[in-house]
Amino acid sequence: MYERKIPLNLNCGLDLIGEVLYGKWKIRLLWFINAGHKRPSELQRKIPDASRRVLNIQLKELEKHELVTKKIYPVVPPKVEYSLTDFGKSLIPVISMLGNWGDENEERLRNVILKRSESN
Amino acid sequence: MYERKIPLNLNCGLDLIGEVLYGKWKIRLLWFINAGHKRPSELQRKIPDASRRVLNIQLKELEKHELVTKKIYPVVPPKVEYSLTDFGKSLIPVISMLGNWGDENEERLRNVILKRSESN
DNA sequence: TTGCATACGGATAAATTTTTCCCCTGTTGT
DNA sequence: ACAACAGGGGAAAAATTTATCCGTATGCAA
Repeated sequence: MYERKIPLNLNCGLDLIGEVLYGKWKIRLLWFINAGHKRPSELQRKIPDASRRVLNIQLKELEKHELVTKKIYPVVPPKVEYSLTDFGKSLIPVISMLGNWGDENEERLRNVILKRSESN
Repeated sequence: MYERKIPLNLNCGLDLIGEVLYGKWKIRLLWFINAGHKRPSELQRKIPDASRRVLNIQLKELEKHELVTKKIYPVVPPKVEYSLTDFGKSLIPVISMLGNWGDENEERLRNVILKRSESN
């Protein structure tokens, strides 16, 4: 694993939630797992822009942070299922709120994100 | 400015809000500006771990995204004040919710973030 | 026997973000 | 004349995250 050189800040609630939610695909992983897409291959299909590798890595972090649990079925071909823990479920309303704000302001956001600033 | 090589995803609300909120210090900038700390030097004091440079850069992005406005007073020594736009203000409840979730789960989060996984 | 589906993970490269370093503006006070 | 204050920004380095490539394993179907 990567060894941090700049120490973490964990001063306030925002730092703490940031630490578990940062990661390009984590929020989506939580979202889709909550929606019932539990198997790695399903998640990969749902999030085709992410490399399979990063999804594994980020799932492992979510597991470390106790937001999801992983269940491995001893069958062949291998079967794995992720589920949200109660802790993870408590994040769903937060994620909803983020998504809703984005949806409500979709057009405006698209505009400001895509417009080129004076310089670039 | 940096020219992206991997195209943005702007499929859903989560992508969109992510685009304007990602950036190590942006949420805090919005938060402190909302709390009345408007001048660059104040913000730097409030967020001492960020380099002055990044704060400028991220403030400029927030401005581009119409979440803050910048007012330059033609005085000497120079005075600048940032304020939230209405659009920016509409994010405050979202940010509150993030911070609250973090605060409510502070102890647990600290634990899971700092624990070392089996490997590292 | 080759190929496929399912899942895991190491090593390394590439992309992206953040930091560091240094310099610039103009006026006021010493 | 010169340092100090308040704000900006270019260039390059460092830090961090994500992607690419490859190899592991199992049992079943063609």
